[in-house]
Amino acid sequence: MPSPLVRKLTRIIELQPADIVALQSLGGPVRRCRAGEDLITAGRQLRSAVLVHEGWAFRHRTLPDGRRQVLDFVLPGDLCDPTVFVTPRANFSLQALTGLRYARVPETDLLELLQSHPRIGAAFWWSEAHEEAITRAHLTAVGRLTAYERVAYLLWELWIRLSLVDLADGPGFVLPATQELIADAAGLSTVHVSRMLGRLTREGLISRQHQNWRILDVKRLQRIVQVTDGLHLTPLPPWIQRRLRG
Amino acid sequence: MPSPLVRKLTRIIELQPADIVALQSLGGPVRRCRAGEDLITAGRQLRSAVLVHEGWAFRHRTLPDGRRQVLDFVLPGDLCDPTVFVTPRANFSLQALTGLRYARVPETDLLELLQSHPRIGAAFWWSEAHEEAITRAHLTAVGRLTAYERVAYLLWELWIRLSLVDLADGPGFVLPATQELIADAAGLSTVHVSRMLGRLTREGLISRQHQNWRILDVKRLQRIVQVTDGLHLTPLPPWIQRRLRG
DNA sequence: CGTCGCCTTGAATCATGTCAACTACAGTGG
DNA sequence: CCACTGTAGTTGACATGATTCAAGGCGACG
Repeated sequence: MPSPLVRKLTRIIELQPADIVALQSLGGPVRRCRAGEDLITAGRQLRSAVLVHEGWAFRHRTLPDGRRQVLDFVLPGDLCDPTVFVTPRANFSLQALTGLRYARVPETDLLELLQSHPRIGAAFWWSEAHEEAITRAHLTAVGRLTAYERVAYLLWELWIRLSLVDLADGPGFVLPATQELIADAAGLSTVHVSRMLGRLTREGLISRQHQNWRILDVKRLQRIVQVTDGLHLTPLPPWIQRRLRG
Repeated sequence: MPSPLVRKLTRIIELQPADIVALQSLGGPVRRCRAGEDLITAGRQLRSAVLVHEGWAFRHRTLPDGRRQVLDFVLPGDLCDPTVFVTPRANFSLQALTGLRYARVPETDLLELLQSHPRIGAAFWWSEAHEEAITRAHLTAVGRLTAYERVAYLLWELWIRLSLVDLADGPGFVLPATQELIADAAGLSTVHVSRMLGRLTREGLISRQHQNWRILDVKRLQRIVQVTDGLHLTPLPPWIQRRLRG
């Protein structure tokens, strides 16, 4: 059974068996941690990336006075962050949102992998680009959408991203985040998030009970969100794949 | 006289003469364009990166209904964007803010450079990481700072970034952006940006006449901004440099 | 001298935040 | 089994920060 990372990368580039082996063994022993634990701490030296096998984490920046911005959610198959080996100090924190199964990838291993497996290197470039696209969409949402639209955006983003790694069940998905976390991602207060979720529910766009959420009206939600481009996966252009094969 | 790109990269990695030659000739003929021209258009196919030699540009995402978010400013020495060769369609637009001297770098050239000059490859990874750090700081500012703080943040960011490529004159710098653009970067209305700039000026934090701006009180401004980490350049760790030399 | 783009300022309005009370529910220990 | 406790979510009343609208200033330029 392929790991979520392999599942994600095979969607965008044709990996050889050797590549898959290298990816499966990436990061050595599986570790576990509980919800709430910090995996990376802002300002601290950083010598390994974190590869999430199972569970959710999130990156955030917290200001000296306590205000917190959730930068993005780290889902199974995500590597946080492939650029470790060039950034000596973390400028964000990574915290487990649920219990986690994960692995630590030492910077040397990562660098070696990039050099010895060009297809994986390309896939990681791609992956970086994808994350940047997500962050830019997020920034646009936070900067230019209303509260109502922003909350809709976040649900949309998470639903799409979960779908990409087969973790959504059609229109339904499990969302382990509290409204406080959603608020910190959207740049809103928790109270207002509650109101906006109520409105989205009342208007028949979503439904939710406990952590089980469902998109009821994809078209209408997409129209509200507006910022929908750049989140989907597109395979690497064939000419690059050909060149990397040689 | 080294190009801004070479100047930036030599700060973080020790380049060999061959690397510098390769960088200097990157992107072929110098082109020019006028302020306001689009260099990259969202949704369109993308086959070359843009290397800015002189002048300012900015990336933005514009919503169907016209609302616009400025994602970041592209300064001399910036390459937008090194991940072209993995993203078939642009999910942002790039527009010239001033008249520009620039070059287009075809995706094949870029890929070749990355493969044949490992030091430059590493420097580009570094550069990507730096840009991501800037974007994350920007997101934090837009999501969690007040209007007053956000405007201060933007000035801070631009001043720091200009200093990194020797384009700031101590505490002074040239800022060719209109307040409308600053507003679209900060996620505010132009009117409110005007008010906040007035306040920053009145309180003795900055001064400005025409496009000449000056930071009058660095310490106090930094305290207001709060989001100040991750913008500075830190050289690549020596062990990587050593490994790349071999 | 007039026009245009950009900036500034005031007043009214609106969106979002804050505070506080209350509900629902899960966990815990009696 | 039932009170207690704590966390998460909801709702209303109110406060406030930011937007909008509208008027006017100011410099660049024809």
